[in-house]
Amino acid sequence: MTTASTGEPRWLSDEEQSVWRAYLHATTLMEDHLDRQLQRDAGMPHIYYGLLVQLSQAPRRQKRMTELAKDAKITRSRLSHAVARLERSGWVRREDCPSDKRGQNAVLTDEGFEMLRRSAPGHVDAVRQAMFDRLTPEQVRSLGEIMQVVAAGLQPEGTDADLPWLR
Amino acid sequence: MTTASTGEPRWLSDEEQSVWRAYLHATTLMEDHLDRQLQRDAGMPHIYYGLLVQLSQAPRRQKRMTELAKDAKITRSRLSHAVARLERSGWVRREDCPSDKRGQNAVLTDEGFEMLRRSAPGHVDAVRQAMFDRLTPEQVRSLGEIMQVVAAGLQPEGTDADLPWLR
DNA sequence: GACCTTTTCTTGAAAGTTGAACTAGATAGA
DNA sequence: TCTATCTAGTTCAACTTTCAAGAAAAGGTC
Repeated sequence: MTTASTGEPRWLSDEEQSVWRAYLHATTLMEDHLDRQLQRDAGMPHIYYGLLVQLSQAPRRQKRMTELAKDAKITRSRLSHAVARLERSGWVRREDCPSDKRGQNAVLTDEGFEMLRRSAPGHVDAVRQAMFDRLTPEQVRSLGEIMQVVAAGLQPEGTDADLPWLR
Repeated sequence: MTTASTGEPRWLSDEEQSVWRAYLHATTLMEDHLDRQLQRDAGMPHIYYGLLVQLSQAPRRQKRMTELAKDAKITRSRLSHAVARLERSGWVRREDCPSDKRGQNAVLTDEGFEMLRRSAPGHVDAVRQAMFDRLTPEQVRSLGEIMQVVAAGLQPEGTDADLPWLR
């Protein structure tokens, strides 16, 4: 169905199927968990929160739109809408980029930073409770390795390197 | 911020932060990957595909709406919309439940089953390529255990057992 | 400079999701 | 039976995401 596979499809083994189901199950519940927690405590979905975190860690608490989109792994279009919303909420401000007149910088406002400071403990708590408090140090290390491998494999990386990093 | 935490927030260690970033990164890319693959090859998002798979494995290729929602970990509302869409596409049909006049059964149509049969190999391929072909058997086993633990921890389970499984 | 291509970001419409409100049928107690 | 409550599923409005254009500036190349 994809490329160049002529023979029998290589179905998943019983164990693989079970792991795959567990993966889907866990990641779905986790995403719901975080979305609900942040919607409740910060009034925004998880992905928006992630954008603010990115900004808070950037040099002058600001980033070019494209760079932010790239780091957050979302399309520019989606980011445009998201920043518009965050701007309406007062957490982010747009500024023209001095060096490139096409460019925009998304800047975390003081209110945004303050909101982040307030909600960070609760968020860390939720993450801990859902994941790190339940895993052995051994498992945490292993999970890290596995996720690195998977992420690397899915990265648009390498050969067609000049693609816009996503589709 | 959540309940009953009086002291200092327990921030994540450097390793935990790095694992958490890798987790978010990998799961985001994976979801995008599958959504794109299935949108292309089956004309629907990953979650809709999952609904059809559930139906295909159910006794008479049908399930009560609530049960389907529960198994797929989505709200009834979302399922209503999803089934309406799948009905329009011809993959699913609704039938009144004989034993409970409030109830509806979502039934996988022959066309739906056929579509599933056609797109399954490509989907398995995508999953393999993204995950199983990159991990050692050791890692696969470990991932399974970890995801089990995380999922179990997030399950609405236990104490408030009569909650509608989600919020 | 004139021309073409690329990059940056936005927009608008369609599709999907959410949470609350709502209808109809089931259930249980007096 | 009458009433209150619960459950199944849908619907609406607000919001988010996607996809396909599109406007504006930047970067070649001649």
